[in-house]
Amino acid sequence: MNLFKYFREEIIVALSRLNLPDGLDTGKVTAEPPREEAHGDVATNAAMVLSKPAGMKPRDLAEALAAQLRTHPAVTAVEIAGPGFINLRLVESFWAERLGDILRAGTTYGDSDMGGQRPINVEYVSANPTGPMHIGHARGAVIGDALASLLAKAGFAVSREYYINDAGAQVDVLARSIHLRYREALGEEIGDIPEGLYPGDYLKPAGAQLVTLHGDKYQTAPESEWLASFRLFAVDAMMDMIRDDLAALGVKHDVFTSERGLVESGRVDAALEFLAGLGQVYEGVLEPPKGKVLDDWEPRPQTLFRATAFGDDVDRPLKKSDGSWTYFASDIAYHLDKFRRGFPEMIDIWGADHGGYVKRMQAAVKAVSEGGGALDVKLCQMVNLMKGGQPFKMSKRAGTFVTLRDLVDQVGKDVVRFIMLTRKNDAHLDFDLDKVLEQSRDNPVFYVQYAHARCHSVLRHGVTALAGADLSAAALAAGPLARLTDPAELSVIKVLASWPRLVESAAEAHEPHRVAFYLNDVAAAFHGLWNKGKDDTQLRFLIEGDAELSLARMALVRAVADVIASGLAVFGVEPMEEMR
RNA sequence: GCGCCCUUAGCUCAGUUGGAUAGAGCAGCCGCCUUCUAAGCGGCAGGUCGUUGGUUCGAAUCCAACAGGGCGCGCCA
Repeated sequence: MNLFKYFREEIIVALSRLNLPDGLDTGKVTAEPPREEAHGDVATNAAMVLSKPAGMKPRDLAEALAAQLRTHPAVTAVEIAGPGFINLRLVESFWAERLGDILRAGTTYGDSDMGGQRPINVEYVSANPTGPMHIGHARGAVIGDALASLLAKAGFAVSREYYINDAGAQVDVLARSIHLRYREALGEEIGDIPEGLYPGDYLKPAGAQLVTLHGDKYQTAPESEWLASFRLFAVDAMMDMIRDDLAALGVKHDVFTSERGLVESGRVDAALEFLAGLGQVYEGVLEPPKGKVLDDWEPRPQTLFRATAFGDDVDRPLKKSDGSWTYFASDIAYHLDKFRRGFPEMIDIWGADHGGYVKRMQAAVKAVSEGGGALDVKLCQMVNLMKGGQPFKMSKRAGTFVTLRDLVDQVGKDVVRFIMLTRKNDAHLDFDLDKVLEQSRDNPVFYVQYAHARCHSVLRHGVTALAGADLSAAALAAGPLARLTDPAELSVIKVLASWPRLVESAAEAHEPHRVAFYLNDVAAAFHGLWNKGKDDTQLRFLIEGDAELSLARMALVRAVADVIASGLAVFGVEPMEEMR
């Protein structure tokens, strides 16, 4: 239950009982947590946004609405404040009920039906199949994966997809690079890897495998005899490696789509024919880009997409001079494919260096879906690797790692995942190899995990202290929750009870990082309550001689653990029950 | 030259889709362990929300212009 959504509905009901003009637009009415806790639990702007259309002074409208709201059984006080805010204070039993909700739901707390199981497509990673994944890929992978989980939690039917760019010139380069490794595996002295080929050692095993498959059959054969089959083999080998890397990071996809597959099955031709049928393809000559010197610029006719008709700055080429499709053309086909598979809503996660590509892709989606589809692109900024507060220079020669796999091996997948989500996608992120393993307040992974572990520590003590008591979630939910009356306890419950709202707003904004900040808030609230027990022994969780109160507090502690676990589940991070 | 992103405390960053007196952490200063993990907590101090206009009951948030930083700019993906 998103309690703010609930009270917004209640406010609109209350409004309908007032003598207001018919057809009043209540779309701008909000019910939100007030910034200041002292202002109450729920604040609404209704009187301010409706005063003009209702032809009333904000104050008068507020008085009338407040009178209605005072009759709500969960409302204990209504105040009018500032320019016309109405602040609601809720009865304590309302919060006890929310605590019960949490315990009954466990880690499914926060699940929402906001999405109504509407399909939504999230494409992420889509790293070129030419080598192992690097740190930069990891951020997009984690953001995409967590966003997909978040949307699923918010009630969308999510498809997680990976687009394999296996059709361009780069995979020919890959095939040639592997051919060289193949010759090397046959005993040839290959010397330095020539400029323009992929030098990485990771290609050696593939070369060796090709020897077991083919012997020396292609050692001196002309490229035309082996290129296609080596390319296929190489892409498969690289995708196996990437899938392993993704698995190490705990990232999963439902659908892998091959660009080459789209091209060879004629779906790119078909898509572009379709686009042409809509009148959005023409032969034309582009102006040279201004302000940028291109020495080899020659005006020439090209096959262009009329992207300017859909908000782009210039029309975009679809064919290369050799007649083959550009990457953009096959990407159009891929997005049309997604749309036709039933995804009017699509999200792509890209690196920030592809920012210049966003408008044209959105234009293409608009065109090809004939206005029925929408694409949101989340751009991921760079990750700066740090160590001990200093930039960490990666160097293969020095043996300092470069790959995602090495990073995961060094700090663990959960740490990588959590840290990648502690910043907005479009902000630079410092990833400090030392700090992320520190057990301190400024390491958010630790801080949140520690709160969860602390909860479990208390629960373990509760098992002993309350020997014989049933500490299952169901029993705790049915327990004497009304005993939780201290403001410090209630404020923790209030933080927990705001989780459903946070899930919905983060999902709506496509911003999984908000979950990280929320978890930090939950952890802080819990650590704070814990320490209050140091000053005031009456606030400790286990109170000797008052089993009832202790049970109620066990319920609160378990609910904190549940909500943290619920949030970490969105991130694909395992909650820890002990920190040792 | 054009487009997109960014600019909030000394540092790193949030800011609930336009709300009330702009918030955290770190660094600094002052406190809190005979106690369920002090691996933590509380307090003090710290601000022209890049600048200037505009929109309205109300702007860090929306619009315009400008400044600074980043990314990109016809057949790479």
